[in-house]
Amino acid sequence: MNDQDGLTTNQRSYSRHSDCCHVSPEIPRSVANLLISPEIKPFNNPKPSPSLIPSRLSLAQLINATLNSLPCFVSTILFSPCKFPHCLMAKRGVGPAPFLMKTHHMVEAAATDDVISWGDNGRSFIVRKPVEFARDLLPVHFKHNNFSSFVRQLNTYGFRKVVPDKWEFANEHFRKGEPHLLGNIRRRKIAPPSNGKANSNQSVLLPSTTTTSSTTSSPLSSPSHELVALTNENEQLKKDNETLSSELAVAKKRCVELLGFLSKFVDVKELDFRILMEGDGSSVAQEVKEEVEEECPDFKLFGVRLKGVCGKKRVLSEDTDTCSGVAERPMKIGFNSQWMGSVPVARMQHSSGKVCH
Amino acid sequence: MNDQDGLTTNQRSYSRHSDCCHVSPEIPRSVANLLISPEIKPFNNPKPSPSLIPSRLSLAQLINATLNSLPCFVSTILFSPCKFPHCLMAKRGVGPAPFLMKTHHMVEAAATDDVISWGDNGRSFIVRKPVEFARDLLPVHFKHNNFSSFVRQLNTYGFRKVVPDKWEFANEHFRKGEPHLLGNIRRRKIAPPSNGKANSNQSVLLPSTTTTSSTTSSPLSSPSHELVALTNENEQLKKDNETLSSELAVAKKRCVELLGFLSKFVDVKELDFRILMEGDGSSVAQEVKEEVEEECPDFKLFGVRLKGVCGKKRVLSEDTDTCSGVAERPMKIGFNSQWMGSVPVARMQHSSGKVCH
Amino acid sequence: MNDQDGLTTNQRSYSRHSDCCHVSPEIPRSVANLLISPEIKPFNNPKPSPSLIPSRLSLAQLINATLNSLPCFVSTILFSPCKFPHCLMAKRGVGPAPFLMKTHHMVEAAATDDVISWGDNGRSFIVRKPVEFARDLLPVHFKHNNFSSFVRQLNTYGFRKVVPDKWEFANEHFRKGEPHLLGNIRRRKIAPPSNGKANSNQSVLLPSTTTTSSTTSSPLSSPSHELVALTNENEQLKKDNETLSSELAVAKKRCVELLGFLSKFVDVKELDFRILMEGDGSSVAQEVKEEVEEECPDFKLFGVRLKGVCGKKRVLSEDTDTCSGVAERPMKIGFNSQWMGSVPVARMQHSSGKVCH
DNA sequence: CCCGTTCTAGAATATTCGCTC
DNA sequence: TGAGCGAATATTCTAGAACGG
Repeated sequence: MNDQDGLTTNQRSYSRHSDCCHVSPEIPRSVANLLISPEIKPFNNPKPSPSLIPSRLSLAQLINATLNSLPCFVSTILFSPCKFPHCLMAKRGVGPAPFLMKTHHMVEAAATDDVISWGDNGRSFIVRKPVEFARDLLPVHFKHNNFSSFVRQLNTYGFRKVVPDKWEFANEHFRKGEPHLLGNIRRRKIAPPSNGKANSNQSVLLPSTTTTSSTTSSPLSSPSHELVALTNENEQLKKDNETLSSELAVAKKRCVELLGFLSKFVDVKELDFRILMEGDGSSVAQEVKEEVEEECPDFKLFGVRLKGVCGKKRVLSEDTDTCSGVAERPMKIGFNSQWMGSVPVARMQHSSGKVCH
Repeated sequence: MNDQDGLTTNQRSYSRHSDCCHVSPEIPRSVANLLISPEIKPFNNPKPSPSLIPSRLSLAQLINATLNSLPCFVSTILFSPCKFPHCLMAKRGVGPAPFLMKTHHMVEAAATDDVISWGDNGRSFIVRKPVEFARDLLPVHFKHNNFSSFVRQLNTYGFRKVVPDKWEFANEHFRKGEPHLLGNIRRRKIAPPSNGKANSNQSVLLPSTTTTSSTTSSPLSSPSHELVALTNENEQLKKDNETLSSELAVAKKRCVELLGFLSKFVDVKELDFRILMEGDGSSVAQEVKEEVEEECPDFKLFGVRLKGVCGKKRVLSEDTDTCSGVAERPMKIGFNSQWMGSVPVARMQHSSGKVCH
Repeated sequence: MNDQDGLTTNQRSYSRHSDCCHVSPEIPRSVANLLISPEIKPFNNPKPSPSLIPSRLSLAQLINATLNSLPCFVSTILFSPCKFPHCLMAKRGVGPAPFLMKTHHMVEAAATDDVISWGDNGRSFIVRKPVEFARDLLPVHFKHNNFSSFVRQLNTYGFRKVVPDKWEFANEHFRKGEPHLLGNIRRRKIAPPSNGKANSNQSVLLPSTTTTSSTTSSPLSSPSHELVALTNENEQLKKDNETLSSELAVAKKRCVELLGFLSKFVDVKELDFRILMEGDGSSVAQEVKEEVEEECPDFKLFGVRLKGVCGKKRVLSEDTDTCSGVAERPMKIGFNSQWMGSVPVARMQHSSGKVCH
């Protein structure tokens, strides 16, 4: 029914950055740029000089360099905005509030730095031209053009005015270049939502009431009940965390193993990735498979070309050989050092067995 | 404060439409068209794709611009205080809810009777052209153009759809020519029944407990606030855990896929799996291995045995073997078993299940 | 928008389209235009006002009439059984829900891409012209022309609106070119008992837990004490979550790097990335779990079913991708887009440095 | 019983208004 | 005095519930 479309353009263009495509903190800025700023898209991005890569590991550097040297179209795909449901769903309930992302985006936008921009240290932002901001910028992102409404939202999300006589606001987790921190910012809740849901108004009605629980003395009103609920919840959370920790430990290990494994076959140059296609193609519906076949007409096995496989991979044996071969160290070392070294996971693993049940 | 004032000007110009001075019913259709019809848009797109519209409120802005460019007498008419008494007090807390007055006004407007008008008996109203209504009329009065949002408001105020297959709504106190009845209509409260749960009970809690504790909590003294803060915190934690679970699942799958991919090019048999297997799943490996062999003696893919083809599968003597299995499978299996098999992750998704099941 | 008047009779006559023989994607553009484009309408109005359409479903009637007047060979093509496998089993109980298949089909149809089409990555779809969609397309496939009903169905099947101000929906198993995944989408159940409100899971998990305070806190000690305990516990949980998030971020990064590394040795240019990108997906843990448990119940290795793995390849369409995950999606570069793009992890990283110190 | 359609409600965020410290 | 907040309304997206096929 309604075309609500209208405004999407702007939104779309930035929503992917602010919503979901930021990069993990550890990623070098150069790579990060590839990921998050569409303006700098991989296409135009000149290969960053090595010096820009801050990572500690030579291997990591190599990888980054590799990434940077990828063909544009590959980079495009690799760094295309996340379309994953959970990423996209970063709208409701999952990710940072839209307000935060929009605001962060506005502040980041270089084109409007004369109107709104980061403070000196990147830990606050300044609305330099409130009138223009309200008139031109606000309605682009929000359904109003009231500066005061914007400020109200800021307060709702815990921002504070940091400099008198200046529209400069700050929030601990609102920082330049770190949209991922926005998730730490939580909207202030209205009232006691937690317990029953059904009880909001009463508390209001009896502010004076210190005692006695809610007016009606509901059966469940006792604090102990709430505490119990909270406690149970905490228990569950704790278990969840343990589980997550365990799972994560496994994941790490897997990756480490994978790396170790890979390092044995470093010389994979001969691989024909068309083989890759098979796997994919096969999984895809009929038509798709055909496409695959078209591209890889020669060999087919289960929709996959054996010829290619054989031709290339007769090599399996070779690789194997390589396996024990060299090259392994570098990689493993690089990665292991980081992953294995991390303590926390182990710390939380109260019961690993529980994890894999 | 500073120039929040500066904005006032704009605000006023904007708010007058939405608040009170929207297009009065008496305005000739031709003028109304100037204001609301899409044709006035600068975009040549007859029906501009939303994506083409640069800013969300561009239409509103455009309307304002249009209004400002109108001849004085027209503007005078348009912006003169609404003749409708109930319109004059379209302010919060003073009279009936703005929504009711706006809606009543819209329905009364004779100029738009082809779009929205009273029912036969004046005790209901009919949206005869939902598309035009949403596109042209709604944004003039409200900050949106979604018919569904309008309907939601109607329901909130107790309106009911009275005729199937027709957008006809009725409310006992919503009648033609009787705006004064609108005051009887009450917005539905959030907390439905108010059966009293425990909410205000917190007041019971010892005020002394100031712990303040939770990170986020504001320096609010009462324990109730603490409970609220804790509850909020727990909610956030729960969400975090869900997120982590999801992410972890993705990570696992990725690694599995990567392994599967790799296994196509490598004979993993000869790998020293002690490196890979360190620690985890080895314990389970034993039995599973047998299952593997039993169930999948010949590995077939699209009817062809990969095992034979690749000549890999032959040995499954140990866990390692299990892991190494066929070209692709082996490793994956090993990994899959662990990652995929772990339940906990799913277990924790309190809300996610709700979402996607 | 939609005149929703009743023409049930007509409905039946065109139901054949709605069930299976709707415009297949392969239909030549010219023919497709005949069916759906407004040009076929007798009204010369380039943008026909809905009110001009004599009867509510007149368009559907028109479509039928048009179809019937087509040359035989065209009709043959149009009404020949849909080539899409999922279309053939568009019957209750046989395959995915009819709604899913119809919707998938609609989105796939190239002829209507201006109205409804896939999102950028083929993991979401966008209704670009809601009005036209509801008026022209919906009645062809369904027994109504209400956009809201369509949305309701989407939600029932777990779709989410992914971009504000845009009618873009996504479901993890609703992907371009992969109709076979539709089987993974389950209609939401009616919510059986649901006594407790927000805290369902816990009661289940901890039936015995009557008590209250879990682990640490004493049940009835003063509320303040409990609050303190809970607060501490929450603090710890929060830290744990932060740690987990950081770790997971590292893990993701590692995988990305690994992928980049791999690409260094591979000629990825020839890859059809669309294929690779399409499928990956399972971003959410739950589904992964479900897939594992539901789809691959039989064989287990380390808790994973090997059977699925073995049988896998021939049926990529099924559990394969999920369960075994193998090679199909592996390199799907989609990878990055997912991981890197996901917000949540970063969101929780209060201090990543803390993690890896 | 499942699925589809309709109508209404829940829940979270967003916007406005007014008050208070 | 104005920065921040409570509270009401508004907007969005999703879910509940009734009913028919």
